[in-house]
Amino acid sequence: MKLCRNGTFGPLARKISQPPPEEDKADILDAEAADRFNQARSARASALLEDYTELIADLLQEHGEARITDIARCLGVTHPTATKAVARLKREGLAVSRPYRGVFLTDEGAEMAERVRARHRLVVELLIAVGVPEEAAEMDAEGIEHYVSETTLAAFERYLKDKR
Amino acid sequence: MKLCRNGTFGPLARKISQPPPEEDKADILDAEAADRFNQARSARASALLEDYTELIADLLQEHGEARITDIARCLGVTHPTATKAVARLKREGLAVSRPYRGVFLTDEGAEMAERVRARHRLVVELLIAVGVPEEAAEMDAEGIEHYVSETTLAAFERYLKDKR
DNA sequence: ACAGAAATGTAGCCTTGGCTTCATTTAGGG
DNA sequence: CCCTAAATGAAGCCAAGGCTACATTTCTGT
Repeated sequence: MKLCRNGTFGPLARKISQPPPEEDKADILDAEAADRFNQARSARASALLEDYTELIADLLQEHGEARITDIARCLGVTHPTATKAVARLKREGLAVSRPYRGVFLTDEGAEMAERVRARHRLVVELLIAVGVPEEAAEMDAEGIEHYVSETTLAAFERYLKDKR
Repeated sequence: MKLCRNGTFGPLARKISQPPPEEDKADILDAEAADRFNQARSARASALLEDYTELIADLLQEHGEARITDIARCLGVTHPTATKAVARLKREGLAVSRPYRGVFLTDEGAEMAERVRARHRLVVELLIAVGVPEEAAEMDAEGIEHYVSETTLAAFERYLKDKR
């Protein structure tokens, strides 16, 4: 987690008149820490969307259609939950659907699905490359993939290329 | 994401009377997929608790106390949000606190913090070891760490040891 | 062709984790 | 010693993402 905050010291020393530079430094560190968490939070927010998009793409590719029931079963949720999520996908312009007709992806949605899929593959490959058993790699990648930045992704790619 | 479901095929062929073995296989695959997602979901649920616990441990260690305001600032949230989270920590038996007095960890909480901290370090180290720039490693680890299983963690450890 | 089963939709409830706003307590400086 | 600023607490709002229960539509098999 790393450091964070240095200034205030309990009920006995709030806002000690320290050398201001010190305090600035602390604030910067705080800001950095907060930044990391905010980053993680926003990644968490898109995680669900990404999962749904990727799954819908898979279903479309394999079966030519993506039905609410199948989506729900694959994700291990009830169908109303899947319905709500799809509604959100539609709101965000990632998917389209008509009542009782299954779900399709917009261009934007398909693009996201492709990105997500590539990222997923890369994460799994890297995990396996460093010695994680395949099963665990698949399992953990499902959670990890949403938090891997472009920078890290690029590093993974380099690593895998060099290793081959 | 891998496969999932094979049975039903659109409005024209629901629950086709296929060879039951086929269907069983599909159900098992669905179950596996759903399992991965459920795993990820439950990890997501504990992620916040872990973040708070780890941060509180850090603050206690560095300053001898963990105050709501500091916690909130470090996590980049408002203080009522931190208060609520701490309430949840208390409910779960991870922390204790008295009004206006700052937060402390129970034995259980301290133990979790230690585990989380070790895991965090390991994840950062591994990322760096495969070539991720330190800054990105720190950033991404904050999200990734919550989804790394024991199995994967062990693999990371082996990898790092071998590499040294 | 139609009845029953399966899929989908809708409504409403719960918890989490954000937020703002306002009240209260504490601590420190004059 | 008290008065103000900072920290904390409490209440209430919102969206997301679960769920159950019930209504409606679509398919399928006889």
